[in-house]
Amino acid sequence: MPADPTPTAPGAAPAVPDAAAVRGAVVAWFDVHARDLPWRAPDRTAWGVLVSEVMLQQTPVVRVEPAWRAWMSRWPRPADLAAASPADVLRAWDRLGYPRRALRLQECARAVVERHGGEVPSDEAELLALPGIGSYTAAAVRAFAFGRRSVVLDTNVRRVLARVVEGAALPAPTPTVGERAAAEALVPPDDAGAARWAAASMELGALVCTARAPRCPACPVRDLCAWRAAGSPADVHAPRRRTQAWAGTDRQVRGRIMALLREALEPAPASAVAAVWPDDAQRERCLAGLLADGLVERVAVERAGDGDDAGPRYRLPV
DNA sequence: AATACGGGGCT
DNA sequence: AGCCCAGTATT
Repeated sequence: MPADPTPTAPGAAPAVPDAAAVRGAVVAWFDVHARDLPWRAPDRTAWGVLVSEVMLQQTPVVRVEPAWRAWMSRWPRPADLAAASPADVLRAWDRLGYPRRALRLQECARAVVERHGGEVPSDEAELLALPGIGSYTAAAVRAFAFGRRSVVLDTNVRRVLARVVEGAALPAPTPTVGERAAAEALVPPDDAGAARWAAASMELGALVCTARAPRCPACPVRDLCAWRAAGSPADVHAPRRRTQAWAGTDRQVRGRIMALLREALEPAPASAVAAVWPDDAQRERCLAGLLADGLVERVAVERAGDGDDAGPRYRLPV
């Protein structure tokens, strides 16, 4: 006999078989298996948590960890980052990817200084209003930096819920209203419990309930999992759009130009930029995009006819 | 709802 | 070669 006889409204998200059992098992597992990450250390700051969350937007933990340590050592407080040169910020960001995040993180630091006296706010709406902070990061900072209740729904949690609750191999490409309601229903009512659940459910998705080869035998909720009960069926969603090949894309070209300018000691002449990509039209398009994004700066030409390198020069924004 | 946006490691 | 990674902003 089912443990939960509560009737489900038509169209509502499927009820969790036993929310308390799921939460208890996952949190207990987390108490034993949580990774020892620096942004979880007792001496972490709210700013450190925010920095880690921005770095972790689409960049794996293993690559973020050393970058985060160096970054926090150099710019421990929002005011420190706010006062830095964007060029230094972009160089420190190095190859974490999506360098616009670095620019936004600095804008965020400046906004924290100007709007909040240099202290990271704990209010969700105020967090959401900061540059580079979206719904996930706002919820994560609230939970992990301030221990407050929030619905943290990242790719890991979405996958765990898709499997345990819905019995699907993978979540839908974009979150649905019902999915958010199901996530909300699983979050404990109290601040401490909710924050613990957020960290634990994310960790389970990262270490056990992984996208590729889930380690179901090691899972604390293997006997409560709807997906496993159904025989671990394959993904039912339409095949993802064929991912754009990396070679030859604007993203690759932009990345090469940024790599060139990160390493350049002086503003680079157009000939140096041309050397990183042969297709003139594509290179110019990408350069224009980087200028528009504020990732690259054009330096005024001081004198004409200065040999082969006459013409505009480019550098990271000062 | 779709797209653009880095970069690297794994299968 | 394709997939995945603690997403966000813009169209």
